[in-house]
Amino acid sequence: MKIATYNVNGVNGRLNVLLRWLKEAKPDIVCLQELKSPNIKFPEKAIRDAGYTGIWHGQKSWNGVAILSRIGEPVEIRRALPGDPEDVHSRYIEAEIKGITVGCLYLPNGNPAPGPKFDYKLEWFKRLSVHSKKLLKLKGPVVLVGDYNVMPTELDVYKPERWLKDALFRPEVRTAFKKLVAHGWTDAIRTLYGDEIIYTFWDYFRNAYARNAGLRIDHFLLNPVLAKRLKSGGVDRHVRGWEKTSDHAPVWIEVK
DNA sequence: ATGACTGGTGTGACCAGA
Repeated sequence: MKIATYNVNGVNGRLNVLLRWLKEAKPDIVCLQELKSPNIKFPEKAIRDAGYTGIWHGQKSWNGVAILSRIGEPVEIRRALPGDPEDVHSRYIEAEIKGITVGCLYLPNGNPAPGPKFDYKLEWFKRLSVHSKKLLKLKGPVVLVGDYNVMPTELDVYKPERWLKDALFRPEVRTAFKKLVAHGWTDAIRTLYGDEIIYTFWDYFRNAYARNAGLRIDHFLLNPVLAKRLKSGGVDRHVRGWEKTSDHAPVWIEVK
């Protein structure tokens, strides 16, 4: 079974890219982030015609997450991270598909840091951490996947020294990620690639893709049951080179 | 170090992204 995550950066603006990639990569389950679309404008028909059913938690202009499947309809479990009823950002959706619990997330960027946006990021991280402990109590396979907006280590950023004060790389968020993983998750891509450099994002600025000035910020965290079933994984980096493409590339894993 | 791109919104001397 192939599970993928893709920060599309506008599901309507990128629809052709998304459909082209779905057709080519044929993932069974897909988590999308940054829909930048209200629920009513989600391109349901085009995605259904491509062979996928789905659930989505949209929002006008910003954020927005979705879970798509071609192996059976996702059964929604929740569409917000618990812990803050005042939080109006659409950044989390969770479903069960064929016995697998899938949490799809879009963690806040947090810049500029320090400041209220960075505080919000750290708060969101705390809520994720609390919720993730509940997910780890489940007996079945669980994946917590999406755009974490964190480079976990220096290996995951092309020029670490330039990013030290950035909200994606500050010690607080790296620590938060490390602690989250330490609860019992497996960072699937890092586990598969060892010390190899593998990026999932390249800025639109400064010709970053051609220079391979990338970041690894899209992550798959697997619970122990699913980690044992991990076969392979990768980044469809060529998709980042397409016309009108997102600044992220799709990332995927294969599990038994 | 800075400024460079992009989608969405709606026509902004915009906002937000990472």
